[in-house]
Amino acid sequence: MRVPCFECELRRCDAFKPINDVELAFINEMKRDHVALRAGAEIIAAGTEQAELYTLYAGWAFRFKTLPDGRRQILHFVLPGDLIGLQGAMFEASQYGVEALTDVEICVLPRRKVWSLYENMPELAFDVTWLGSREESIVDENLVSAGRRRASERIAALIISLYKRLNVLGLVVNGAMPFPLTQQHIADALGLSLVHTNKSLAKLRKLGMFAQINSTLLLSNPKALESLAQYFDEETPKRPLI
Amino acid sequence: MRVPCFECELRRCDAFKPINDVELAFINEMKRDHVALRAGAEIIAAGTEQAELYTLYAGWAFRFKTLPDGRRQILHFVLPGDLIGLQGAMFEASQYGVEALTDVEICVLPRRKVWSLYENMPELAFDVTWLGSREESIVDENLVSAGRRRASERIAALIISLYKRLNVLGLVVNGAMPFPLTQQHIADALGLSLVHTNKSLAKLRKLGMFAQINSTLLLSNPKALESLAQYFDEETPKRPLI
DNA sequence: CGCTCCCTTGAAGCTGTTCAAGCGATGTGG
DNA sequence: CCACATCGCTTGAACAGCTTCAAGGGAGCG
Repeated sequence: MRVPCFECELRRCDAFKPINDVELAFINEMKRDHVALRAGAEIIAAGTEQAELYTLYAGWAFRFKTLPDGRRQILHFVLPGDLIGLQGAMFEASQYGVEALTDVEICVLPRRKVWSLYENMPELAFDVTWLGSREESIVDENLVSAGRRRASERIAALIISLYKRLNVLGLVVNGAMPFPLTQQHIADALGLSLVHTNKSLAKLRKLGMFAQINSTLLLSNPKALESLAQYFDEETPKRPLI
Repeated sequence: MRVPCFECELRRCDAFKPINDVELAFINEMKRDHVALRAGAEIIAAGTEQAELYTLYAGWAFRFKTLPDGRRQILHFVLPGDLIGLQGAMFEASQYGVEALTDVEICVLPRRKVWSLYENMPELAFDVTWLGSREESIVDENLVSAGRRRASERIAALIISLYKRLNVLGLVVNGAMPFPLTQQHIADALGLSLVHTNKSLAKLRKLGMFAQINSTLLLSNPKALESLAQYFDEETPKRPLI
């Protein structure tokens, strides 16, 4: 199961910026394990001391917070190449949980070694900060959705943002993107009820904004969705991978 | 106007973790300027190339995004000791704006020098990442509010979180905290209309949750607000200051 | 004195929630 | 192999929370 970083499939993707051999060797040294988990598995449990940092190697996950009375808010969706658990590595216990949305594979980076990265590999340390900032910018945009967009705009914004993130990863083929979210996930991410999410989705489908077959979503006209959502952020062409 | 970091008033506060002389000298070397701005001034303009990173020395600010049609979402409020513009320092242009809410004083750290910090001062580099993660955790909680709490719960959550942040800074005296927000700011931060914000505020006041005099807010019973909001996160006792 | 800014209040109406019920696909144990 | 449970999606109907529209009032300032 172990995948050496030298043979990392993910890194071949254009989305990631090139890396030199020393840094790659260092990352390979840091990587303690490569773990496969089933959909629904808990990657990080809320409120627990957290020893590890992860990179999502394959599959989808999501980060969420739950109120004591059970209401759940999904904070953002995690796609391949994204870091998992940075906040948890900074503070004692993480305030949030992370759950596998599909079957996933994750690279395990022990928390202690992350510190050695700051001491020895400033470029990579900077990359960690960069990835943290990028994650925040995604949460920012979700907050704009929940706070200021109406239901169908929220859905449009979610879809177009996932589309752009998947696109740079090379996961969109002819406007078709993988889409494993249930309507409950969408509702929890956007601050909507399940019923209203269903009706708004149906409305957008009837408008011809997209089509869904099984777990793929077909986007004929991304620009239309973009302007419906008023979502114009672009993914950076080159990003770090740790 | 220039304040050497050795004489930093802010750093005397217990909230900040101790620092050694070498690091302090380095920060002092990094600090290019100390600027005072009036309430309403633009600290960072959305969509522009951004050369600087700032630390808020005194006063309040807020970070926000605006949709093309004018709807505005406040992402989080910036209090003394918080970093301003980290995302902007990572990417080419910042997606958001930052505005002074009250008169403010800010320390100016040139973007280039931030990189030298990663090369020379790993501990401080780690602190930058830490501060970024903490900012994200605040945005997380705001997203939970906008997505899953009802109007008066949102207001309660906002007030209690500001209370806790101000408290560790020593800015709460006998349950009285500075509160310079207008109802429009609150509405924009919580994803509510101005009218409904006003009515929900009045309701909470009548319930005896707090009282307002001029720009001060009196909290007799923080615990009551806390459980109304279902907001139980605690501020870390010791945080870095750069 | 008049302007602006912020707060306040009432009323009407819409967007989204909650409750309720049903359907098809998938999976499982008897 | 069928009965049964589960899961995700769908739809209708009633209701509520919040928005929008409208108007007015008080404090501060030039």
